[in-house]
Amino acid sequence: MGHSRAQKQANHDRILAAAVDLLRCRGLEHTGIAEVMRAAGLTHGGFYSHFERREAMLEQALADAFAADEARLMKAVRKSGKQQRAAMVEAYLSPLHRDNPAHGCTAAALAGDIARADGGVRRIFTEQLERYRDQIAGLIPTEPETAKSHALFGIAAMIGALLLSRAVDDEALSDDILESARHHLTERM
Amino acid sequence: MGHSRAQKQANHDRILAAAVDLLRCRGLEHTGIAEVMRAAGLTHGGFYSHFERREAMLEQALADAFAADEARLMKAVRKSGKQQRAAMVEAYLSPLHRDNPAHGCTAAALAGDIARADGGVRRIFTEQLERYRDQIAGLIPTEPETAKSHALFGIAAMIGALLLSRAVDDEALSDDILESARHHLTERM
DNA sequence: TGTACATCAGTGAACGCGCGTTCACTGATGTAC
DNA sequence: TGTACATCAGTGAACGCGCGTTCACTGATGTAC
Repeated sequence: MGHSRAQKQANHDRILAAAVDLLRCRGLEHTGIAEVMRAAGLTHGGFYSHFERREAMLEQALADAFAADEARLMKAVRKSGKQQRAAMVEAYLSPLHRDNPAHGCTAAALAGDIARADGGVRRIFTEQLERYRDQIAGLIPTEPETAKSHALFGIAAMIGALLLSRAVDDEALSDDILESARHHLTERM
Repeated sequence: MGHSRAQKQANHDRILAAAVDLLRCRGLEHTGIAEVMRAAGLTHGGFYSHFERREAMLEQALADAFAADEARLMKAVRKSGKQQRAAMVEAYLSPLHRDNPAHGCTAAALAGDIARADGGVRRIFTEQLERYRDQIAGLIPTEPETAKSHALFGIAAMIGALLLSRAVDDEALSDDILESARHHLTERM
């Protein structure tokens, strides 16, 4: 076949974009090379001219996924003005977010997987969580250590609620979970 | 070889006990037949005189795991008297619980997996979550619907905090996560 | 600027491995007489 | 109660399948002259 360098870069980007989507939907362990390459419109054999091994792609895709999540968060928060935290909570705990994991929070989608993973992937996750903590703490007008504690709790509660709302088989219960978290986090945080 | 019926029942119990432990440590997808049977002191070929297929074992093990968790919760709550909720929160969000998933909360260990699973396993999870909600709501002295909402939020926050504390690579941060959740849930719930 | 050649992104077959599952076999258990 | 037989829990080899990875090959791209 033969392809230009611009082509290769474009393919590389498509592979990573496909990996990000699949990562959030299927998790770390079920993001397979063949499926990623197929989603990028290529065959699996070409994978290794883009990455040394599967793990390298997963780490890069995870970093990309987090970067995209964070950009989205920052943009939403910038727009929403004064009621920043409430707007963030509403958006995060919306049925729309629950029902669209492919474009949703990567930390929630992968928290369980990461707890069982090792090495690079855990480090990337940890650093991202610290960034989230600090950014959300920045929205809370109290002494920094208190703000960090509030932020950590809010993140844990939001991720927990989103996860449970996705795990549950009963839509009414799923809505109740989101609603209860929205209520308690906007009232009190 | 040949074994008595009592032997078979004992082996069956050992297989399920092994499956419960592995389920909580490795998750649904990485609980393999060979490893379960090895942990039970048997060879993998004998598996199918105990279960029709892997999925059947997973469902039974999940039900058993939840039953054990619930019994443990009820016992702890019964003992702890007046400060029931606080004691429950303290125990759930302890480093001890974080560091011992094999004997810890199955819902937290599997929430991520369950969100991607289907059929029987999701139904079992959903029913268990409803039971938890109702039992914890029973500890909250307010009008039932309010109590249920509090309970759902508390469960989501506890599971989220435990998950994050396990996913994170940095022990100080992990402790902070648990501490923030302990603080916010005992202060306010 | 045109031609000959080297490069290398992508293809598709193949390999090794682990997994769930099947199966012929075994021998102690439990039953029929 | 003792003996002959059927049962079936457990063994270990084998199978099919999907996966990550390797590899010989291809042909357009980019380079050297």
